[in-house]
Amino acid sequence: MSQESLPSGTGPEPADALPEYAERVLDVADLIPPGRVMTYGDVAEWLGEGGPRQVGRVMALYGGAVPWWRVVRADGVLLPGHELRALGHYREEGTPLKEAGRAAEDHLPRLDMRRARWDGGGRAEGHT
DNA sequence: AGCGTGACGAGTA
DNA sequence: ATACTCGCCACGC
Repeated sequence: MSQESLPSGTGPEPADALPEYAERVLDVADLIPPGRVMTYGDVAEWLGEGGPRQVGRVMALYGGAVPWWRVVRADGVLLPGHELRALGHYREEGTPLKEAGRAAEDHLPRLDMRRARWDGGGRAEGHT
């Protein structure tokens, strides 16, 4: 413990350690209660850093470690490639969904962001 | 060093 | 309602 003149070790950083920002994002995602969702933009704003795209990237890379289906797009569209998987979770948690219109192509419902959106517990959530 | 990328978001046509 | 554009910022190469 005397020679800390490491060639490249500016600090303890195991290869399995996630980027700090990513770790924060995952932490927030894990805070979202069942039956509610948070948008990428909201997570970013809640963190006070990064943007919706950064949150999305983190979820794409490490989302498997958290309830990824609770982090959604602002428009309420189900995650492409995982629609049915996410839909199963929403129905299981009772997340407010909005039935699709007459468009036969999109028979899949979308999230009712008006009711499903969670503010992160920072303030009183929208009552009735 | 810099550049391109993206599970986005809001605005415009 | 859809299609397209621009801006956003962390991260890998």
